[in-house]
Amino acid sequence: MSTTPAAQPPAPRHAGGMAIGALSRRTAVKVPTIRYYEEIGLLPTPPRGGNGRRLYGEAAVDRLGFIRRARDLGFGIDDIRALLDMSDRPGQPCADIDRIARQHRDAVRDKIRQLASLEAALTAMVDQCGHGAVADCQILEALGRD
Amino acid sequence: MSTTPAAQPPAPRHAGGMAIGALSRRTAVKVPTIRYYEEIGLLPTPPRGGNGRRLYGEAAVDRLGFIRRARDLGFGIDDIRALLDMSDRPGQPCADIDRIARQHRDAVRDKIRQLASLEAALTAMVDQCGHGAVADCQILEALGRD
DNA sequence: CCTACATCCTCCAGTGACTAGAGGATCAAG
DNA sequence: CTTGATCCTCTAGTCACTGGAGGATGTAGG
Repeated sequence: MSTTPAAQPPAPRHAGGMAIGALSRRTAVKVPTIRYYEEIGLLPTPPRGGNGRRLYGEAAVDRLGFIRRARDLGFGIDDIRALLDMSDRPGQPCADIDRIARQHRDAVRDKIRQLASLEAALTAMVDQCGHGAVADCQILEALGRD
Repeated sequence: MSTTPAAQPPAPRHAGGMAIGALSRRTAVKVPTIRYYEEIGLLPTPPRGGNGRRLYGEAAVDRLGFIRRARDLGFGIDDIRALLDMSDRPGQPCADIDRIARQHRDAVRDKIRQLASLEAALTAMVDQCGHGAVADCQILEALGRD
């Protein structure tokens, strides 16, 4: 759009942005995973250099870092997609964000409850093991009972 | 092997065994799942009736019930395969069985620990939500921070 | 200038433990 | 005889990646 085509500085060192490997190192997200996120639309398709390689800027570092932290907290891809969409509309009320976080927390709580009763059952099994022959194993016995 | 080919009773009601649907109802394992277990070698290939349909006996009910209970406790397929193999050798000591159960219990404990700290983080996020605009959302803020 | 070696590209296949559907054959009951 | 349930095989989809093949570049050292 500018009518001054010659005024650009001659491509400073970081102008084109970083390659996918550098982005990977900065965010601790593996290279194939970054390409996967692009494929499923979590990351925008980046510009390419003359060699066809992807070039990323700081915005990509922020967005990918956001995704990684949300994944670390166990959010699913669809949830993250929704969170990112909402963060692109800063004027909206944040009720939906709160809802997603609450739902996820509740799901985590449920999972903890399930696993706790599982752990109790497994501990009971292990404690009853007589360390004898397989024929007398209480663990197999417990699994074999209706 | 018998030299008395005519002495068999004329196929009593339960002689051929039950169909896959009946086995499914008895064990609460879905039909496609049973076929899947057969495919991956967890269940032996059953005999077929003249119509090509699978026929199961009580042994299949027991084995499949064992598998289902172990799956409910979160054991992976490979663990279950090992447990079944061991239960077929009743003379061996049951140390390996104990080891598998202990490993699994420890893995469950680890998972609980991870999820508990996750829940704490999510609860902190939810509690800090100001219920205002997306621009001020503490949840997004928390996810956006390095 | 040449040679390694790293990094990048695309495409395809595999993971775990199923689940779902197509398309067709057979069975049991009314 | 018709209807609806059940069975068969085969293929493909789920989730969130991960790994490899095979080939094209880029960068550093000699």
